[in-house]
Amino acid sequence: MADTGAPGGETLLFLTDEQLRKGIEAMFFAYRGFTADPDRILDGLDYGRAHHRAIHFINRQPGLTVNALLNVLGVTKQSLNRVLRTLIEDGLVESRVGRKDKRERHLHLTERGTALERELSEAQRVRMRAAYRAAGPQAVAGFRQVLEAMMDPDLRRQYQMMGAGS
Amino acid sequence: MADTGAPGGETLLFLTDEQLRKGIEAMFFAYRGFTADPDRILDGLDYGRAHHRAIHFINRQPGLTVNALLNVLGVTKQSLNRVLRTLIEDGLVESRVGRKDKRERHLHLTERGTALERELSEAQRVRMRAAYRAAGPQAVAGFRQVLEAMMDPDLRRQYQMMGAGS
DNA sequence: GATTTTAAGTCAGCCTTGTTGACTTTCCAA
DNA sequence: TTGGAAAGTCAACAAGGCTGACTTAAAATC
Repeated sequence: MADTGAPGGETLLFLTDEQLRKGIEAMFFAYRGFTADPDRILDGLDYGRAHHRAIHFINRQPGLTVNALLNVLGVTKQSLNRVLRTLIEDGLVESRVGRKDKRERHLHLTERGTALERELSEAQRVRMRAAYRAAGPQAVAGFRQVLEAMMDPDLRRQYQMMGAGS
Repeated sequence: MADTGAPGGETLLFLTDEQLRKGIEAMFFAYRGFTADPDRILDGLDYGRAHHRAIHFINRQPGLTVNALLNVLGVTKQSLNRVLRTLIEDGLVESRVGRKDKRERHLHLTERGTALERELSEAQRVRMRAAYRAAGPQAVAGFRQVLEAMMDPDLRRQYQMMGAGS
């Protein structure tokens, strides 16, 4: 109702509260699906979602420091440390003292860590691939556009920088 | 590389592992933004994300039963009960005995509950609206398509049914 | 009418993953 | 040599998941 006076003359029906609410609920339900497959795998092992996230980003940027990982994940060092310690103890992650700056620890996946990463991310990719294929390339472009616009500016910068090396 | 032999002749570059990985990371970072604003509001009160979710869906479907809410949220009744109890004690949610089936409790938001719901969802909508506006209607359509395709079939059905009343 | 099933709620205890705060160790750099 | 940054550690706590066992009330079924 009261659709008059639209600036620019374009239809802005996609900005109604109803449409926004549908988008909010879509995010909620889709995120559940998004995490379901890796969660199932991690259930059997002694790990959780926090371990998955750490493994993902260590694989993504081998040699990144603990501090850098902290920033990407958005948790405290105490929280990350607990997770990281178990991964190191179990031989999935290696922590190497920095050569230039020996205070820093550079994180790498071991062979076993790489194997688990592959298993987890492949499970996640299977679902993404199916969703992408079902929706088509144009929809995927829109999907990525909206998600980027939803990020906090700091995280968006990090996200975009991570893709620069490809 | 090796782009030969694409079935159907269409370009399938949007299905590469690299593109899928970008999508996965986009979901991760965007979800952080998605929850950030309500989380900030809830921080001041004694509530958390679980309370927000309960309030959201009670507002969405006034009078729904505890069991129905359980299914939507995908948690155990013990977990939901803890959250629900505080909301009822604090006078944000009302639990009415069913008229037809007196075993059932039908959940409604009180005035105060409605007020909090509005505050939370408006904060979330502000961000969504900005993202939608920045990306444009076509991108939004794609965004919704991909998210729907990512959901588990059961949840997708629930999601679609919830929109039927509008 | 008696029995079984269902919806809801409760109690106890556990786990993961987040938080603060205080403190130590290491080591670079001014 | 001293200050500060990076990392790690210990303790304590909270939210919000989980399982299991149990009660109550009411509906459904036999």
